[in-house]
Amino acid sequence: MTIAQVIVDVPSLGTDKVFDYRIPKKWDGMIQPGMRVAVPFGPRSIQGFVIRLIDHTDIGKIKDIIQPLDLTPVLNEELLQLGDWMARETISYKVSVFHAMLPVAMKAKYEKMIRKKDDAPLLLEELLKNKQEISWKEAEKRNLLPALYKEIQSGNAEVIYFVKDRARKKLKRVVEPIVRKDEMEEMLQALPSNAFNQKKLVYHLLKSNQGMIEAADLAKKAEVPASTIKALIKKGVLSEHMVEEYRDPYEHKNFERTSPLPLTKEQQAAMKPILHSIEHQSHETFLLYGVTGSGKTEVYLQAIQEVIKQGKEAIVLVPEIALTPQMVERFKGRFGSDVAVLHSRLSIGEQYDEWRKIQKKEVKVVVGARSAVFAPFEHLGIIIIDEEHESSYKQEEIPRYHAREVAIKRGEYHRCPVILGSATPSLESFARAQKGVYHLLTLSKRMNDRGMPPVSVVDMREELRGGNRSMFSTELFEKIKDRLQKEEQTVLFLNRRGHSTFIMCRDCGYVMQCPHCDISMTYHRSSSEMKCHYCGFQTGVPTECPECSSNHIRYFGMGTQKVEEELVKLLPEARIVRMDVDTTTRKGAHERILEHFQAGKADILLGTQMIAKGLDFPNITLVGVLSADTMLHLPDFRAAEKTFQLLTQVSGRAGRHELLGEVVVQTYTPEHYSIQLAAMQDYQRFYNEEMSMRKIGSYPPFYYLALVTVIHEDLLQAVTVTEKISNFLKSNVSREAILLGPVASPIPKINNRYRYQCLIKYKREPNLFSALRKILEHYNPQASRDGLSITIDINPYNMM
DNA sequence: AGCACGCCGACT
DNA sequence: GTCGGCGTGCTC
Repeated sequence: MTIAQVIVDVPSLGTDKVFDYRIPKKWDGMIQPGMRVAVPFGPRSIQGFVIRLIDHTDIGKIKDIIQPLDLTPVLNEELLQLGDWMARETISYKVSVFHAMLPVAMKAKYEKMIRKKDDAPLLLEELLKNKQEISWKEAEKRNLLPALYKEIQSGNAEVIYFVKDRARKKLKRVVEPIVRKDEMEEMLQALPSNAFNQKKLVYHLLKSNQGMIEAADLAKKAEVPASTIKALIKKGVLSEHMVEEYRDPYEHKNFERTSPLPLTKEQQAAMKPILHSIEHQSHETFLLYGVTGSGKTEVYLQAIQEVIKQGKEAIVLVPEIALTPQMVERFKGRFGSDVAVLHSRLSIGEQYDEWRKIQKKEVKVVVGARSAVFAPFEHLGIIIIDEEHESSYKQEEIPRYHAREVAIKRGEYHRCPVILGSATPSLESFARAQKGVYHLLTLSKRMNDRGMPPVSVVDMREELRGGNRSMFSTELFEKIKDRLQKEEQTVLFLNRRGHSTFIMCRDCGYVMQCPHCDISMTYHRSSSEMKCHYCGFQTGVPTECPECSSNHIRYFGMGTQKVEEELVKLLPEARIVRMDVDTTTRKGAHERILEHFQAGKADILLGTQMIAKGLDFPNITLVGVLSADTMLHLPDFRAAEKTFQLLTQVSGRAGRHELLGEVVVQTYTPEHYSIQLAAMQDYQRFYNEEMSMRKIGSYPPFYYLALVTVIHEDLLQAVTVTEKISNFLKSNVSREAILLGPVASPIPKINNRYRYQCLIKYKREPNLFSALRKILEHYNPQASRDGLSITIDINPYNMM
């Protein structure tokens, strides 16, 4: 007897373990580890992942697997193992981890039906309108449930549960001639003279030597209606069947093939150890630290080429917002149809198809966002993480994994190199490189031998003192006007969307807050409404102060919308495009805006985060950062690092080609080292400064972090539970660990629920993870009963 | 997570 | 007496 050990699709503490199921005879030998199966679970049937086959179990009551949901495993041995490790490291459930590894299309949907029994009486017939069954949802909608309940109880009907697989393959209808040519010739003669279209089609088949073709295409080519094709199928001239088709998101794009470029001395020096690692099949993590424009991508491309030559595969991770067509083009241009692309802007079906190309070994390279690190390659030869410092590599939902750590784990398994590339490496990575954990490779020169553009830092306090109350300093404004005149392009960067961040009464200082969250509400001009960005609450814009009835209400803090308005007012002749979440939600909007700008149809590109990456247009000669400090004052120990990285990146947008570029940075804190050193493009000094700050604060990379957040609608409950957790942890970690808390979370209330935190800073704590699991177990009853929620984030990036 | 089971109060 | 509210515990 073969037994399958199954991880069941129920993300909860009590079910985070294997369940044993008998494999029915008819599936014997077909069901393998890594496959999805449908299994009975209590009264329901649900999806599960087979993780192991065994031939004996001590479990008394054991049920049969209903059926397999895959023909071949969707998780291989490596990924199953990786899942174990990830669940441990991130303190999450195995199912959650498995789902994170697979395209969403593989997450099952469940459906409940009520089915009539054969000998059921007439009343039920009416309820079901002569049908055998009805979906639970519809019965609910039509208010039939009470009546049907009775029928179920009296045994006239039963509830059945379905596992619905969402992984739909797209099919297309193809036809193929199945008779010899001479037979067709004969037929041409024999057809009645009024069968004009059939003759035309047979003639076309003969002449074009037609092989297999999509039915619709054939009709078009032969210029006959679809019915003619049907007629010939009936007559046995053509055979018809359905074949699987891939949804290709880049179907109508042609990618120009490129060949390897000659490498600079520095690039060659960087290539050497990478090639060594590839050839000797030894795992090593490289930190490729190269200034913007130093040609990191060419190093990636040539390393991948070597990997392909060895018959192996490559994964390239790119931050989600950097996955533009230009980026894809660079890889498709070099490796053509050997490339699959994976990111969240593809439809569920497209994601599934790209994933299947990988699984079926039809591609050698995958370029994708975070989750592409799980690409099911079996002979990985290299993993590349571009812009490795990007925080989007950390998943903010369960399982809270970091793609960098997963990549290194996979690199160890496959004994292949992992390359982390950045112009502004994360402190964690650079520190590891300094310690020799990673192998540091440096590209210090830009390929075009052009220095970085000069950066001038403008003190906005001075501007204010000088009487300039606008959001543009005199220097920046003059420079924008100058570019307009020269017909060169300007990029303006502001890391805040919307219109105004908050509104305040000038008489009494009242600031409008969300009634459900501890956060000020944001004014949205387009909908003319106040919105809470955390719970979605909306309300009208007050015309007078609710506290003192004054009508002196002022809008504070500027967003991209407001800047756009100002620009239109000040420079009516300028053509402006705005790019932020609000203007790029529609599919393809992102590309359209960039193409528009690239074609020179706009003078000024105004945007948030998303314009900081990848823009490489020759006519950009001015970059303005409107407010460098928006990020700097966030309650986040990485604030300085993020500011430095962003400023460096944005500056890199200017003067990448023949024309010289310059950068203007506006700030209220020009003396801050992250702004000063970003202006000087001095990463090394920034690293040293920031490292000493981190050391003083006992933050990464000197300490690891674990963040426990307790959420409850009752403030007192939230505090006491956090306190108990803190005390429990204190007695379970060594003296070297530092415990902070309980403290209120940076946003103490969201959606009427209070948030308290406990932060653990530690170096080596072998017992910490098991202690954290114990906490979850202990509070599990209260969590399901009382709305208490406890989240654990190992190495958090978002402290909120 | 969902679902059944079982116990208690409120009403036909 | 029965309906339905929710607290409790289990799912191979």
